Amino acid sequence: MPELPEVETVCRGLARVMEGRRLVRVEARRPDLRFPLPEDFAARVQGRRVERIRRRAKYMLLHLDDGQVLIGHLGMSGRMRVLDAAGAAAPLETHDHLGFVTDDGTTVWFNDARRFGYFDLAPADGLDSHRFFAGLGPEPLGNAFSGPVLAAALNGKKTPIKAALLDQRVVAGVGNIYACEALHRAGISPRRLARTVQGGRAEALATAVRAVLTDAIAAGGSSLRDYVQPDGELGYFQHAWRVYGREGEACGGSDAARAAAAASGAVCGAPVRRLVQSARSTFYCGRCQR
DNA sequence: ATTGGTTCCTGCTGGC
DNA sequence: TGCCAGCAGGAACCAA
Repeated sequence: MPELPEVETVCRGLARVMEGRRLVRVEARRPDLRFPLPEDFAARVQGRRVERIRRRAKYMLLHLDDGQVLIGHLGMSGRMRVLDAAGAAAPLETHDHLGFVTDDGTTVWFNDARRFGYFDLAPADGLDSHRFFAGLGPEPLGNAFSGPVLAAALNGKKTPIKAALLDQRVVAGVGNIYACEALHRAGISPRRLARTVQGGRAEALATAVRAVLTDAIAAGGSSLRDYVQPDGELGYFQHAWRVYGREGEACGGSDAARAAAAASGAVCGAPVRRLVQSARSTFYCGRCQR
């Protein structure tokens, strides 16, 4: 599932093939995505030049030359398939919903089995007030995110810290996987009340969030040749998850525990446990995380 | 104002 | 072997 690091990788890959290119053909094969496509979507995008592609939270932002921004979210199962001019005649795949053909013959398909993904068009001017972005917290990799900023956002919150990390108003773009991973690195229990994550704990958590996302982006960048896999799929890569999806496996230790283990030679080894919070799985170590 | 529950969708998995 | 219930989950939206 695409999380922030994958979206970042997808945006970089799309920038390579789409920035500066005119979209000579746009096809909307299915308008009924998570949210309905705006009226005349294809007609409003076709003929426009892509000036710049960037990411905000888990959104892809394609700035067009008429002042509009093409906003895309991959949801859970969304992919961007890139076909060069030689591969443009390749057959459609099931769930190819939106197609973009550039003026050098590259075709990009938005493919999404579950249709949790969605696209929208909005003026670049005032984009921050768009319903998707209004109220969104700071970018975890930006300068506006820090221990004190996180502590302030968590102050007074009665929800578990795991749920708070998933709240996009606290910090933008952290999903289930990286919330688990960051809490593990920071040695903080997912059940701990958010308001008790202050001072040094908030500092450690902010550092962990930043580190886990940075590591994942680096892994994606280094494991993908030109960000395009052989099948044309953009932006997925293998992760080195320490707890996520590893129920019952031995814990390798939080960052602090790992540092201590370097001296003592001992790693944690306790089994990774799973619990359900806000109707989704949390993986954690009961020994390392308090 | 917060917080928790519901909803969208379909591919995959595990149990029988 | 085949069937199907249950699960996965981002985040907007709604209800309490």
